[in-house]
Amino acid sequence: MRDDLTATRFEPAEVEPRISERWLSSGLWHPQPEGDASENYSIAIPPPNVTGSLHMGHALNGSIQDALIRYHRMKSSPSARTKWILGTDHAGIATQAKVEQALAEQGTSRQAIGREAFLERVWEWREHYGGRIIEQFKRLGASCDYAEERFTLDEDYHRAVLEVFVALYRKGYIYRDRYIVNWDPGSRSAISDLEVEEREETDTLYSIVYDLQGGGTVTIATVRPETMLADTAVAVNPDDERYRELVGRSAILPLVGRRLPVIADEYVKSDFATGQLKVTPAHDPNDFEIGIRHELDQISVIGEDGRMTAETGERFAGLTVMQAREAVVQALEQEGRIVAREPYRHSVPYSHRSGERIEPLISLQWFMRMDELAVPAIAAVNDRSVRIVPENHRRVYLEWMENIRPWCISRQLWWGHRLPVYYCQTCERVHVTADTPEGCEACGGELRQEEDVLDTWFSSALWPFAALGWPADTAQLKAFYPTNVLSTARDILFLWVARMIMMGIEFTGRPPFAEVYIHSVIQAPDGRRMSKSLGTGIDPLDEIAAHGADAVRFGLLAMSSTQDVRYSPEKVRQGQALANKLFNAVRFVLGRIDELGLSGMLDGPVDPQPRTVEDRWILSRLQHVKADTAERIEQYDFSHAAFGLYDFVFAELCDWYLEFVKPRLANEGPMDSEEDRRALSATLLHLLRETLALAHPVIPFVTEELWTHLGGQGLLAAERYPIAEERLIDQTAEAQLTQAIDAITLLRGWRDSVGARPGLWIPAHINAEGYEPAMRTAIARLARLELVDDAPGPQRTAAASITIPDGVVEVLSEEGLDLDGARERVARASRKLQSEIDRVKGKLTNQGFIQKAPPAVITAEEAKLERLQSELGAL
RNA sequence: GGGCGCGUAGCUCAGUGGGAGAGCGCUCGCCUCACACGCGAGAGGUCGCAGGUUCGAAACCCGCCGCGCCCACCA
Repeated sequence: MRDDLTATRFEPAEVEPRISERWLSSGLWHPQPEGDASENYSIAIPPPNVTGSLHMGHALNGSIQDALIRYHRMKSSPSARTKWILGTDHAGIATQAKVEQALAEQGTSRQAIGREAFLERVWEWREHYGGRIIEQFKRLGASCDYAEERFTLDEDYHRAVLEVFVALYRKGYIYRDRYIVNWDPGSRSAISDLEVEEREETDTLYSIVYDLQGGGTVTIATVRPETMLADTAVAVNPDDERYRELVGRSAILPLVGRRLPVIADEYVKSDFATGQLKVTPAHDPNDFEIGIRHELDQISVIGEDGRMTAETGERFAGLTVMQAREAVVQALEQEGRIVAREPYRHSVPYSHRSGERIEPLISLQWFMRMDELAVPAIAAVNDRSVRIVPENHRRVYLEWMENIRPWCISRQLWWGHRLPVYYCQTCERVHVTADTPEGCEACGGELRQEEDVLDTWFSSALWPFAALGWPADTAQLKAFYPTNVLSTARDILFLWVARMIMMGIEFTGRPPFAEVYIHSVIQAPDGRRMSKSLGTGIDPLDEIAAHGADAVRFGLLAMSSTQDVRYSPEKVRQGQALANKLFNAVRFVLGRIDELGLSGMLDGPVDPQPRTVEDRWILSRLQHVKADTAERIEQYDFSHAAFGLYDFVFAELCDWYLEFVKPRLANEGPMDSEEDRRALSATLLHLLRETLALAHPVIPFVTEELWTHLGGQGLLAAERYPIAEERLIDQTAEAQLTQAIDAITLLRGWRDSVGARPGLWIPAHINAEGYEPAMRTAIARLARLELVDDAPGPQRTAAASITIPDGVVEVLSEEGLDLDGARERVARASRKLQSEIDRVKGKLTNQGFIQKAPPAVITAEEAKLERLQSELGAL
């Protein structure tokens, strides 16, 4: 036996780096851009944040995508190319925040060092830490095209972003506007609606009395008293008879003294509080809309730093919003204007980026109208040219797309794609162009570029084609665009997936992928969200170190489903056990082939040569698992694909088949000619090679390693393996083996019940003509029976008899057996049989059943009754 | 407020019209010449509750209870 197969366990830590090295140096992951996309297979990875490190979501999606990529690479025709498009995302806010934090620790800030120096620092930072997550993907075994790594801020990519911006601007989709936006005081930038997270909170709802000019009062309710300083109206519902005569009059804003018109607007709910509403257009999205309808002034009192502005006077200026709230309440109280306060539960917007509370502010920003782009993107999903799997996400997508709103695309950051917009300092003309202009076209005046950068998702939306070199008409684009599938979690369905579909159709005329697979979100084992801050995170790299990459990949695929799932360490251990089992099965078979002096067979191809029923059976079972695995992978049912492999290897291959053939391998059976041994060795080698190839997409490392031991010349990963072929099922063999397995299991159970020591060979006669002689021998051996050829005659009676399917085993000696122990077992078995018989009888005497059930079902029940009764009789 | 989904063995989950399953855990027995990260044999479930459809329901329909997620501008 080879030296490296003397260990009894598969050692991932020793094997994985070696195999990784072979894969990476093979060039296999880096296909030449040949052929066209209809024959080739490609996946664009969701580009991880350049600052990030591998978390469970990456590990799961990496396992999924790699299983798909490896599966298709192996099953495709020799001329087809398979490519997993790789890259990282510059992740504007996240990356900038990290570098700003580093600067703060050094006692400086981006403002202090300036834009240019700051960007240099970010690039340095990226050089230093940016490659980490890519290295982590390698450890997972992900067969990405590492030779073509992209970055969403690369020069080429930047060019694509500019072209898209300019084109959309010229179409009139992109425009600049003063509008109320979600202002994130944490990152000092506007953010999009999708980056806002609502949290339920309990605040105080204050009721505040405003005087009316000419006498009388109104009472408004608010959870944000500080914003009253920016009130520019009081509103009531036009149908509210109570207040009809108030409309057109004026209220006096307390503390400020401003005159506020009382207006009528449908937005106001008469049944909420008093039905009188303060209107603050500059600090509330709804009030903003009311303000537009009634041409109200927009007075801002909160600045971009989240503090009260100078206009609020020395009493409030500079206070944080929360401080201002207290101060305003106190001031109002002194005037006796607060007439009620009650706890109030409502949702409060927070920034998904910085975690800080959103301040709705009026701000000059760039927006993108989405409704025109949405039309073909809706159609693509409706007509299934983009298929969303599982289907129930279709509606979610469609509903969002049908109600799509303008997207605020500008960010007040420095790290990102700076808008290709140039303002003339002389004539105020605005130039939008992908090529940096020299001066103003109209007046030759000096130009200043827009300070803002684009939302990171704007550039990510171009990923599948920009990563392949668009707008240039590259060979990569021809070969790999559109991609086949996009695999992702559902949290970025709108943020990213929907926008990719829109941009892909707009700029390439085709959706960027044919299918979208939405995978599970993995939660902590206790059901909470996996997060570092909660301390619930599990690091996939720790898991890989402890159990091996194959185990983690198997485990993640096994636990994945169409819902969220809890992380299940047991499934990872199952994967580890599978790798180990394969390792030992190969070790065992190679050892025997070696002992038989047949090691030479490893050097060439082998065809299976079934000689016995069990040979035909295992080859038939292999057909099942091959077809099932292919079907499951193609349907994104990774869990069943993984478990199917596990069950085949453990139960069918190892527990049964290898146990069946052991005597033949040990030269003990009747099949002991040279030719028989060669045939069996060929069958075993074929079986193992097929099994390795089949399991490779799920557990690539161990299968690649063992492939070499089994004589594989090149890489298993490079093998063309037509997985999905027609099923060649041997029903006769399957029926015979099912019967034999049932018989052995029954006999072992009986042994256990009579307290037979495992080492005891019990003399017995198998009285079952339906079984082939060789099969009777095998049954006897696996049940530890010493076969006695002559049946017990009249002069010799059996000590016990055990019913097996289609026969009886007669035990000829009670030595070492406690036959009383079998009684309870028999009693239990007959109770069970009797209750089943009763149930089937009940069915068959039910007139409704007889008259309405399909005849086939009735026949089956009748046959079952007969079988049960004969089994009971035999007991 | 709207939508989606879940509730099956102690745990994590599969099963979606005709015999309740897997892994782990548990019990008993085995270092049986590949594997003790192993092998053999077992125990364990009113399939959330209540109704309905059906000859037949864990599965299909209605309601309820519990849990999760997404979307949504009512101070």
